[in-house]
Amino acid sequence: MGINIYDVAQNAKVSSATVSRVINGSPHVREETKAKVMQSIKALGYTPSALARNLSTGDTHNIGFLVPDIENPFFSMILSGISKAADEYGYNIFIFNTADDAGKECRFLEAARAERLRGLLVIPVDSRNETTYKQLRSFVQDGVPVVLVDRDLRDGRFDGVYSEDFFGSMQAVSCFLEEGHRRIAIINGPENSRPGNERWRGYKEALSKWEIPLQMQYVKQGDFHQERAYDAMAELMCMEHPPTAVFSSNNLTSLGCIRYALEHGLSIGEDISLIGFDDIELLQAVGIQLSVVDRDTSQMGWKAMKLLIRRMHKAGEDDTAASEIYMPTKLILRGSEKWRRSHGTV
Amino acid sequence: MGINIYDVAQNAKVSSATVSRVINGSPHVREETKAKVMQSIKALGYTPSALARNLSTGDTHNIGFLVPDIENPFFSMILSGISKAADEYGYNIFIFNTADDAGKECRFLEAARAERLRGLLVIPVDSRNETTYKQLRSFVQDGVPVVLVDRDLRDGRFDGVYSEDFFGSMQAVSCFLEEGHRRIAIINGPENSRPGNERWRGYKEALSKWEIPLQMQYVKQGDFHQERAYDAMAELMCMEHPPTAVFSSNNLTSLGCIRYALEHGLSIGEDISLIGFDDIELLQAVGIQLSVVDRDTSQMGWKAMKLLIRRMHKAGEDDTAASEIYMPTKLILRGSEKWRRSHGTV
DNA sequence: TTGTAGGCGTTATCAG
DNA sequence: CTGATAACGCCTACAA
Repeated sequence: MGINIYDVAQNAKVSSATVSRVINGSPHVREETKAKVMQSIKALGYTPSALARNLSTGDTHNIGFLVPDIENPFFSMILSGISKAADEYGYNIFIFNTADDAGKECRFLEAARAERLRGLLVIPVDSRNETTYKQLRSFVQDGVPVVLVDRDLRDGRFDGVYSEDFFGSMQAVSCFLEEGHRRIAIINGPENSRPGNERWRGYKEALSKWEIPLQMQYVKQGDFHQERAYDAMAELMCMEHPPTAVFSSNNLTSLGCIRYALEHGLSIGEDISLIGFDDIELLQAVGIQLSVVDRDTSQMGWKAMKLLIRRMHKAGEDDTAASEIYMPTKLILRGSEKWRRSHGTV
Repeated sequence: MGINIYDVAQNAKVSSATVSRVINGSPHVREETKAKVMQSIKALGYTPSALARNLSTGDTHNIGFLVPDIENPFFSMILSGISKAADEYGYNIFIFNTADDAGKECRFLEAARAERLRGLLVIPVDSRNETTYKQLRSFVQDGVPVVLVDRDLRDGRFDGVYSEDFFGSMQAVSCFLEEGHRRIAIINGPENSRPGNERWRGYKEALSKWEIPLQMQYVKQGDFHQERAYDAMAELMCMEHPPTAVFSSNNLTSLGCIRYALEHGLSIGEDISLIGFDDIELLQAVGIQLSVVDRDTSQMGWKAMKLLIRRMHKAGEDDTAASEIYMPTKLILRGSEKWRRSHGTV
């Protein structure tokens, strides 16, 4: 590079201050000189350095996004929503793939601090991680707003965009109950994540409303990944009284369940009922009608970014209460929740 | 914020230069003073500003990644590979979702220039776009290396990481031919993309080797998306002499083909044969055995980043010839390439 | 081994 | 409306 504001000033025979004014659209510049400057800028192919500008104004247009796994389509959708809003408002995005590693998360937050990012969008690795919590708190205290997405962090003093996991889950399980199911299994999400916990709560709540006792043999701990769900299914289906319905608490676990069913000749929606959390577009293409608790994932990212922008624009008023947005879920019934009742021994 | 190198210096009773030396691990600092400084840094919670540092050294640790569609799992995998390598070498990633829009691409490149990024990884929107070409050339001339990924740009004067699309495609079609197919259709990719063109070339080459005349009625223009492929399939299967095999030139088009087949009661691997380009992990979970031309996508991102890093580390030697890396493809046969020969009229 | 001082490219505050 | 000039936070000769 090399060409700077002085070069332009010299070329246009004005001072650097004037060039700066032109760049920033100050109204106090004569049209004539403005034109001159513009011309020089074009001629020299000058692009102002955001670095210098930021240093001078102490104000970046960059935000950070910490995500546990970019390969997961769910997070890609969130990113998509974020980038849409960011683009609209002229923000750049630093992306940090924490790869579900709290250590990396910590390191990335350091990097974020060094870069003097203006705000942070984060999907924490571990809902209970003390270090993350402290780091994020200190960001907020330093006037760098933080918005959590999908997963929360401890006592909820952060802004966040979540979805109504509890309600969605309850609705799904209630649907099973109305359908006549009484032995309903759940493949749980990790305990250290808000979505995992809330969906588990919803499950219990639905049972309780129907006065069905909670039977722990139908509760399988999962990790939001396919393999574990597959194994859980195996265990469930080998029981003396296997469940007639399974509630799978995220998209990947649903796949594990489906794979097990297919491999073992179980027809979904007949031999075994299944409702998943989060839709899987691909399934439609391959003719599998999975009922799911759906939500607008991309919209979650979008809203999170919008919220962050709002916070960034009105700094100072820190001690506003944390604002939490809950995205509605929608139960989409496609048939997999049904069953051939004769098969089950109620 | 506010706390800077001078605050630390004062606290440690040394000069700012010494603090700087400590930060940058200069060997010319007495252990004693170093300890003092470190302590002050901790005590004050000081984090050096990357902005100021960059401005001073004229040297960022940030690179940019321009991607046409983050929602596409193929690109997510590339990003995953990139971020792995970036993390390893301490680079931060600016992500720009061009959303297949050349205008955005242009704007993002401007932003990248303003941010004084150290290097660029780009998957161009349009292989023939003149503006993009010029912008990227000027980056290279200014010492900002550019590495293309998957898609190229015009006359190939850029570094790039591609895959052996031509060979992979030829292999797939040859497989069909060996299997006895003679009416082989192709769902093409967009003409303005290298992968699209190369796969199309491979198709023709295979036919030509087997001295099978090219029949344009079996060639359908696609756009790498599901819908168009579905429609193409519809047209193909309604012909008097429908193809017995279809080569689908990317993952999304394969889905369109599969959806069509399933919806119309065509058994893949019996009534109709299908080979796709790029594997789709999910299909395995749902029991669909699709044969595909596979490649290590994440590895492509990784290699691209490594190449970029190499370029960034040895600036100056600009006029080295562009280095192009071609990732091998692998034909994975799972059965969908087979057919019940009786069905087709050869 | 340590300190002084100038520069990196902008913006912003004053005068004029 | 325009031009000096001092920050912004750090690095790096050059001196000491």
